[in-house]
Amino acid sequence: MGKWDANKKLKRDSLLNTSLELFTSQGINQTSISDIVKKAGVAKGTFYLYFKDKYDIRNRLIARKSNQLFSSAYLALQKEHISSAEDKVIFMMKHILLELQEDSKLLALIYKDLSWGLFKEAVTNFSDDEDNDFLAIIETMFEDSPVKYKDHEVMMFLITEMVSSSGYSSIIYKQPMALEDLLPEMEMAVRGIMKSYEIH
Amino acid sequence: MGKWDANKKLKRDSLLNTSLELFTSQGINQTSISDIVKKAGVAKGTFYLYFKDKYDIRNRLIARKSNQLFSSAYLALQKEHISSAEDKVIFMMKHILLELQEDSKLLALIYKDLSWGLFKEAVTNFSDDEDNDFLAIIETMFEDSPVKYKDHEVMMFLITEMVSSSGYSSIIYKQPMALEDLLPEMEMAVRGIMKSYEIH
Amino acid sequence: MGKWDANKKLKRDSLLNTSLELFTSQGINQTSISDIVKKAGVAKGTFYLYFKDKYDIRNRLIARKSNQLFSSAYLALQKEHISSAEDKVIFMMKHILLELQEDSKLLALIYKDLSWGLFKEAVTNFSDDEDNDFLAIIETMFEDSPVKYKDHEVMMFLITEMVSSSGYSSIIYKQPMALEDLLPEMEMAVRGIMKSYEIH
Amino acid sequence: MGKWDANKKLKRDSLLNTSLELFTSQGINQTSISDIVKKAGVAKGTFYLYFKDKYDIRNRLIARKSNQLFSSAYLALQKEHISSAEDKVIFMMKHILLELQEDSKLLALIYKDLSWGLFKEAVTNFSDDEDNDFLAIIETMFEDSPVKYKDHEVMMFLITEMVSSSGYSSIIYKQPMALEDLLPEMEMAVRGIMKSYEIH
DNA sequence: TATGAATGAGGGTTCATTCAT
DNA sequence: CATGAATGAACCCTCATTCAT
Repeated sequence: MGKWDANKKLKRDSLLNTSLELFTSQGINQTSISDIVKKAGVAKGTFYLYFKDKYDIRNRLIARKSNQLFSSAYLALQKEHISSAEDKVIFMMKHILLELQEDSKLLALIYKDLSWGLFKEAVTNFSDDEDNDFLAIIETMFEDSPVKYKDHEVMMFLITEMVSSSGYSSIIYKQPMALEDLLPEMEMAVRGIMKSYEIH
Repeated sequence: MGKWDANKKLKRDSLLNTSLELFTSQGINQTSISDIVKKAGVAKGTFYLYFKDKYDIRNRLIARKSNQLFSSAYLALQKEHISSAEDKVIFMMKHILLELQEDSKLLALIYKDLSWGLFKEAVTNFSDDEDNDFLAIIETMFEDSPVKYKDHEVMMFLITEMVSSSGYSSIIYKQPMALEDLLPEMEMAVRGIMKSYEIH
Repeated sequence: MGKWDANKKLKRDSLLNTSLELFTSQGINQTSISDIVKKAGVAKGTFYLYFKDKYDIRNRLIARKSNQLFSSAYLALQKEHISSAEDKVIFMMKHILLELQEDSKLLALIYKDLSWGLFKEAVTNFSDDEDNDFLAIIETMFEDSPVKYKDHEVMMFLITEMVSSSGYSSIIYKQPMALEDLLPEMEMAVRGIMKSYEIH
Repeated sequence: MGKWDANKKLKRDSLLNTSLELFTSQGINQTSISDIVKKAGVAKGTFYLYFKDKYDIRNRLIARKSNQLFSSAYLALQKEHISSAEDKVIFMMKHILLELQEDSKLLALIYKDLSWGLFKEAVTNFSDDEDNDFLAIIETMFEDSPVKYKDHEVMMFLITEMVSSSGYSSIIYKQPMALEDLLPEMEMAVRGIMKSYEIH
């Protein structure tokens, strides 16, 4: 990569980082492209050389950040000695939620307007090759498990929706209760779901 | 009721109905107040006599429609002869989801930007007295059940989040599958959750 | 005056007093007719039964208040034993300025957009018969004076313009200095003007 | 200067000139930003690239025009052979008033809402370096004078207030008389003031 | 590739005025 | 006389997008 290309990537990265900062601190709707380029120190026209609009940038940020969250949780998981898939899922759920609690502004960004469809598309299309692919991670986890689950993809979808949706409510609005109080409840519910999916 | 009061209600209702139509057909962000009043056939200033801004109108629509959905499901439930709380929850879940599938634009409106907090606030503050109070409905259901559940409020919160969130994904994006295929899966998950909350 | 007429006058006075309050507290441009009628407790349409617009009300307030200022100063003057016209003018100037300093919001109202022409017109057209006519007061003062002045009307005009204009600047903006420091300077200037108008 | 910089100055100047024209012909309150940009032939957004609002433009116009008036009077003064400060002040007063009489719309603009404070601020902050600094001009005049005056700054303030205020009334409303008749009176008053400030 | 001045449609909001009641 | 709901023109201002440099 020549100096020239490095410079190119510099501007692009600056726009990405600045956008994350602004989106999380003041919301995406309250952030104009003017704000972004001013803070990033590039010209307005330059923005359009790299991104279509601010929602394009948001999608890329979602992919990047989501993967980071999963990777971080997976790394932590490997340091533990947890064998059952059920416990692994619980562990990762807690790890991710606690991390999001520390960075609730990020949660607001990646959850707002986020859907399973957009999410998968984002991860598929926008993730840079350097990041881990968390879809594969999940797959491996179930392959290694002695207990088998029917439709484990759908099961994980349902669990993900429940956890993310109620976690969002809990962290952002403290509704119906704070995260620390909701976590045991979520754990019980997740185990309930997984139990009902077990193949005997 | 004088000629004026009747006229007042007419204009207000016209604005509400028009807003619902526009919000569901083109999205709330793409709907301007100009659009609303033009279609409603009233002057721009009239809008501000009745509503603070378009989000005020949206909140009132969410409350009204949510209550209607629950009421409709509850009415249908009473015509059936279902005794267990578990089956009742499953029945209402299916009823509401199938209704939303028929009116997916409405789903998009009442789900977008909707949180448990906003939802409860909306139902509490904006619901007109003529509508049924569905929070009371749920409460009664558990009181009548022979099987008891611990923390049934939290349990219902988790179920609601899972069902609405994954139902939204399924209906709007057909992700990860169409609703008819997802329903049995959701049923299994819901039963799993409720089983884990049973008090023996 | 019947009860009915009394009621009429009540609404009119309420509008006048409320306007004065709002004009002085938040400025005439920042005061809408809505504000006035809401605070006055009358209907919007009622405003137009008594006044053309808010500038109409302002003109009437200017006339009323200006006359009150002069009358008050004249009453105080009569309690002193001042013989020379020069000293009388100085006395009244100080009295009025000190009163305005206490009520600088009023000063802002009656000075802004105030011109000699509007002022005379206001006093002539809008002053209620119950108030004193200060133009006559001035006239009498010069008739009683042993020292005579040529063109004393113009002289008074020039003095009034200088005193009001620089007094306004001093009271409102403390420019070029506070009123207490400016008063001796103004006195010197006024005496200088009057000296040059003396008839020997 | 590149093609762009030239264009920039062109647009800015066009806005300034157009504003002056509209402000003087129909008043600043009756002039909307829409009016200005339409007449100037630029887009609405362009206005906000150069000015904060129309009052920002007015302040700049006041500073520019005030300086021009003083400079013009000073240039004319230098062609005469007037030695005494008193005569110099009288000469400049007349010169400026006569010029304003020719351009009474300009007078209306720079006098309305004008205060000594705003005036000094405007001259200090908004005057372009190319214009003369008339505050220095006045200072020099008194330094060169053999007759000395105490507090000549305050004296000039009082004279300025009197002259501008009564000149405005005379030119705009012909009240209490036309300028040509008022000028000798003002001269007498000014000489009276200055006499009373002389140091013997 | 990079710039940033210029655009102008469109946004939300206010408010003096009217007129049916 | 009195009301106040309704009006709709007019306001200011933002901002995504373009394009000559």
